[in-house]
Amino acid sequence: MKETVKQKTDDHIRETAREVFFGEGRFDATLQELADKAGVNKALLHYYYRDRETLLNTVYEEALRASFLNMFDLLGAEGDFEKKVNQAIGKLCEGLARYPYIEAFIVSRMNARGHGARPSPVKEARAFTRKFLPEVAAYLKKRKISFVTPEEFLLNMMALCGYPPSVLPLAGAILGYTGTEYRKFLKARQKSLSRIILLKPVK
Amino acid sequence: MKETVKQKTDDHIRETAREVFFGEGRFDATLQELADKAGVNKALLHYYYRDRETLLNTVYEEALRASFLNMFDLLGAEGDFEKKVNQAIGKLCEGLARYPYIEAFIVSRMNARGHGARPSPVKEARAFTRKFLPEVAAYLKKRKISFVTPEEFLLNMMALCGYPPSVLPLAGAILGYTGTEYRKFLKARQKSLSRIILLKPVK
DNA sequence: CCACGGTTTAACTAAATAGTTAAACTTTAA
DNA sequence: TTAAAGTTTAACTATTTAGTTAAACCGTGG
Repeated sequence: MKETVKQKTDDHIRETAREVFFGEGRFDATLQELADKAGVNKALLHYYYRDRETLLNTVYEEALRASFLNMFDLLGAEGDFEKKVNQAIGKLCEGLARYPYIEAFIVSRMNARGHGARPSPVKEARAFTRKFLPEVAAYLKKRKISFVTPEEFLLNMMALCGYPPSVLPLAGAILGYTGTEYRKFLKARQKSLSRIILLKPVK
Repeated sequence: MKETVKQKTDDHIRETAREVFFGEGRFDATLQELADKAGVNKALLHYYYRDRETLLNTVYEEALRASFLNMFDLLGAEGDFEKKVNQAIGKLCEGLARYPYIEAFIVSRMNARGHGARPSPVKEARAFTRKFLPEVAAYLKKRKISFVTPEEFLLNMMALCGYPPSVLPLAGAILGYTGTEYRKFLKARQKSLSRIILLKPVK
């Protein structure tokens, strides 16, 4: 089952789009910009994707898969709770190091005009939360922690992982880091993330 | 010093723009859409703001002030550390309840083409961190907490406050909340936020 | 009451980008 | 080797939105 030329080019186009949208946060990129970055001409973009909307929807769906459905699989699997969570944190951070703006892209699409035609992550998400949130509840109970709800736990986890990469230029400026320094800082931060998310005793 | 008609209309236009950009996350809103929502015609927008870029820059600068410089003032003031932080969390959440997408807007502008002409929050930010981060360090030392750096502390705070509102449609969908329910959930969450940010002992 | 600042109207131009087309060229695979 | 698939070129149209203009209109303070 060899990869066809068409598949390869298609991959390359989508990879470029991911890079621009999820990686650089250039949500206003034109097709021309995409074509240039891909090293092809815009006629080819139209050859592969009827129109801009189709291309955007395609990477939008990929974004949903890559960012959440993926995580749902990890957290929804069987196995030790803390271990699972740590794995998910790792995967999440890894993905976000590459594509810091992936979640912002999803949200911006959800807020863009004409949404409703596009898929929401609702169905898979509900199935996931129905399984996962009770596990969190059990974990919190065992740890005798009552000041956070399971929903908050999940949201805090998403926030602590997802926010920092997505505000790179802003947070970088505030902390006085260059882009590279900031990324390094985020990488180092992964160690402490787990403790905070899992509500480990301080000190 | 009565408010002139001009000032009033100007305020109203900017208020509308804030609502659309920071409140609804409609970053791709056209001038026509803004005019409609403001109940005026687009000629008037051009009468007040030479062009789209000028209007966007204006609200961009407002966004910087409203979201950060404001917070810097609170956290940069004298006074008990925990108290200050709690105040800042309150203010931050209050602002974000109204304008969930304000930070995303800032970042999207920073990533948009032609940035560089626009102001970054660098100067004020550096002055702030130079004062605030050592205070965090002192707090952590006093509490014998060594697994987070002051920079991480600040970033975690921003993340836990800033992320949840900014992903409303996504997180709402995942948790199965309507917009209104999600907002209520966020409001209730404020109680537990302080504990987590200040790294209070669990249980 | 009336002049001026503020606002609307509507028709217009300008610019940017999306999207199309056809022909020529190149690569791949049968 | 050759036909088909894939890609480029460049010129073109279509669409959307920005931005302009001039004339008419409205409301309020002097």
